[in-house]
Amino acid sequence: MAKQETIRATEAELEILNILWAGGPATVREVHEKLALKKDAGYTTTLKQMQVMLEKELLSRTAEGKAHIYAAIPDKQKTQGQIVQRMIDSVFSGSAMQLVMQALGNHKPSKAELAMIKEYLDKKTKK
Amino acid sequence: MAKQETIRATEAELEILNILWAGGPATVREVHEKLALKKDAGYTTTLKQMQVMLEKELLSRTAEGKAHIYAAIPDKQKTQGQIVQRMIDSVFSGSAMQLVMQALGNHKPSKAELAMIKEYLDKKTKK
DNA sequence: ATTTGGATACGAAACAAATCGTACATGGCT
DNA sequence: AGCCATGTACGATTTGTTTCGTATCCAAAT
Repeated sequence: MAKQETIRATEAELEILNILWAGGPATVREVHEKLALKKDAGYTTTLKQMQVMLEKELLSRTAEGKAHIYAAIPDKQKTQGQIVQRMIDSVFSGSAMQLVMQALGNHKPSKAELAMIKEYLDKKTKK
Repeated sequence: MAKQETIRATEAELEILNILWAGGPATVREVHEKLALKKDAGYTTTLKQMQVMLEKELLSRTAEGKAHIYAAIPDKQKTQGQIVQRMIDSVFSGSAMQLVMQALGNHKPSKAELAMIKEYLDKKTKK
């Protein structure tokens, strides 16, 4: 199995990755506009951020006229998995279950959601 | 209801909080020794860390002879909840279920763990 | 009284992340 | 050609975190 790169995205970088994961490749301006809905920073800040991410190989880009189009490189699932793992280690002393309990307890899941999890667990325990 | 302070513990701070949550109030030396099992840093580093945390009101302390005994101020459950919430917002676009699934899918929980979660869900759905 | 071991206090350096100002490039109008 | 709008490049600053060296304090043993 290929060696698993450890992705070290900061919170701000994660926000950008999320936008690209959700909407597909985009220009800096597009990303910046979506970002501006949640937080408030200058355009060049977002630009710089994305340039740094390019450097770190979190993003790739292609030229399109005078602008650049950026795309997320890391896989969404895999990245989320790593972050969850890191949180489990550092916040829950290695117990994934505690994290799950915390998330469930906090969030008051709907009946449908609970059913979904149960079904998932059933499948898993049967195997 | 009192306004909920947003606790902003860094990763290193969290490690210390975890030790204090697990073992109760302790001296710098005690904390440092437990910390040293996992990572490797000087004593004064841990000391300074804890002093900063005192400053930030993450820790309190009382004098005991010539040493100080430190205790965690923030509540464990609440803090964990906030961190999980932040992760749900920033990494999972607000979906707690996605986080749960990710954690379960990733971690291959043991039978005992699965049983425990199921029991928890049962209790929850019955109510 | 002096030494010594274990403790705290404090400041500064080494890093890292985020923000932004300013300069420069380029395509499209006029 | 010259101007303007919209881009990118890049350096510098600010802010926060982590690490650690050195000074100092104090109680107990000698």
